[in-house]
Amino acid sequence: MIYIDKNTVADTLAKHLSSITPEEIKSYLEIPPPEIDFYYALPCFRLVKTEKKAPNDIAKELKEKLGNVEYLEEVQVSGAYLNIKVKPRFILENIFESQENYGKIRDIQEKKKHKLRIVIEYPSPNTNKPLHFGHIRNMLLGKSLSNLLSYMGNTVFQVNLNNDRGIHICKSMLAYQKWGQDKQPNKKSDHFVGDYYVKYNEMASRDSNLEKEAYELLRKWENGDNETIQLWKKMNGWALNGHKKTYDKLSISFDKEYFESDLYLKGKEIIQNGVNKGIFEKLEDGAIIARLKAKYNLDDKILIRSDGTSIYITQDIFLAYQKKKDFNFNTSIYVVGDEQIQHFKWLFAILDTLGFKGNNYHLSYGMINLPSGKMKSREGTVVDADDIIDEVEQLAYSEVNKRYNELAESEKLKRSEIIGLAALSFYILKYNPTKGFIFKPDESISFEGETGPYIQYCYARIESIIQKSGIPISLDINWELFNHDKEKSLIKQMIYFPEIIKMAEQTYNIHLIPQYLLGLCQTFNSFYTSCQVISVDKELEKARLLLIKCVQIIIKIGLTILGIETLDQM
RNA sequence: GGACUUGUAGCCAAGCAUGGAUAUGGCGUCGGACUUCUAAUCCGAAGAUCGCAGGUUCGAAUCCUGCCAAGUCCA
Repeated sequence: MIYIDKNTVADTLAKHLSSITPEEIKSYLEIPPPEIDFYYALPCFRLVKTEKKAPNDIAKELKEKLGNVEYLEEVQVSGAYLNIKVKPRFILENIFESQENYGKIRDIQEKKKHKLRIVIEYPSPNTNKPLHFGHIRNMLLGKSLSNLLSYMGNTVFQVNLNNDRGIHICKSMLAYQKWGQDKQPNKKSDHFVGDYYVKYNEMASRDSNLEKEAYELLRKWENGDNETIQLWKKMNGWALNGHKKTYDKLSISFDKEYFESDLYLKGKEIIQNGVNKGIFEKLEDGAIIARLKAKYNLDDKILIRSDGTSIYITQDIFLAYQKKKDFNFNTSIYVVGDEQIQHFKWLFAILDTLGFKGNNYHLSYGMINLPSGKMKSREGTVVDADDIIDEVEQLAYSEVNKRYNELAESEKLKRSEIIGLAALSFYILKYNPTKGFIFKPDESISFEGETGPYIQYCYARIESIIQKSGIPISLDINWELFNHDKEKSLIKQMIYFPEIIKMAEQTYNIHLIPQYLLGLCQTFNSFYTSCQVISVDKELEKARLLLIKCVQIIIKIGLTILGIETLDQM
């Protein structure tokens, strides 16, 4: 099998352009607009300086120099553009032979072992309340990025930092102490804990003494008061167990879980070493500060207060070293909302001044708001993760029920779970994560248009045709039969898939994958209505079966990375 | 006061890293397509001063500068 992609094309072109590298050619190559039936285009404007000719002439001469290339179907000059089309055979062979490995085919061909050890931290919740919609975005990003990086051959470690101590925890504890009457959870246990957090805030708005009491509880906790610790353990257990159920629902598991209660006093030693080496500065009042203005254009950051207590960032510095020790990573990714951008700039700058080895990356994402404004957990105006999952599944159930009323109940439930989660996941992952958005419960989750079920439907349609045909799929077809515009568009789309995956891996831009799948499936559905696969012309049927099988292979790879399951029927 | 992010049709987005062919989709609206492989689909129509103003360039949604608006963070 000869592997043909953008790099191959660039290499071929570079042989005829002495003054320019294949890498540069590759960066110049672009995808022509849809109405142009070519796969790659080289705009020759930018070669004018090195070739010292008019762009149109460069294109013309390049076409002549190329002559006949084995894997190229056609080369066309259009003004200053050199348009290139690859023979369909090479593309479909690449897909069909490599199957689920098609997305990383170049790495495999080149036997690349670029394997990195990557730690990815998410969703790092507080343990005084259930997970909410923001955590869903976080978890889906963290999970799919982990899948993508693993798929591409990296060793990925998923870790979670539980924020299980502090004043917010004590507030829930105080409310339970006062009004809980030693009750056991009568609902999902993290929701049960969360109710007391809401209760606290409700009561505290009327009684200002409560805050003092909460801080008193925090002081007791810090002093290791037995009764307080027991209560803390009990309520944290409920919260963590509840969270675990939500993780399970989304197929999320961790290689290691960290707890703030183990870390919050640590890190001072690292800071002190930094002072000794002259990296940080001790102020007159005893506080320790990192000067970051000159090198990083950041405000100076206090690391240890004048009373000797540490602040939040100190434990993060410690945890960075701890993770390094635990996993010996090359890259450490933090999936955390964009409100903490500043925090991570400081953290990474400080680690850099300390000579910390390893790349750090903050994968930030915009907040999800409600039409009524910000979600406020203290007021209980949040969309709980569990509730939204239930809701999409119920919605999916009614859609399944509408179509297949006679189906066994268990099958209906299975399908509605897969379809509901697909709708939710795809809705979140198709957008560029930097943008925040407003979630409108009634309108946002849909099963039509640019959605997860739309992609799944495509997959199921293909499966249905393959089953109905019954002809074994092979590469032994008549390659001259792909003449229809819709067939050509499909083949054109498919050659880009490995580039997209590679780009997503390098930039951590997961949304490239849903966006790509939408385009592919739109093309497929258009093909579907104008081209019949099952036919009296068995040669044509064989050719088209191979074509749609290749589409199906790509959909499967893409959805699997996104953590979305496929269905053979829907 | 400082820093960062966002601004693309009525609504939601893609494209911006690396400037390139008529700015790409979806929702909604209007009109059409199920005796034909699954209509969770498809086809067509209407709908855009790409926030505003300059600049760089043969060429700017994309790069630079200033401004406006929304959001976030820091003191």
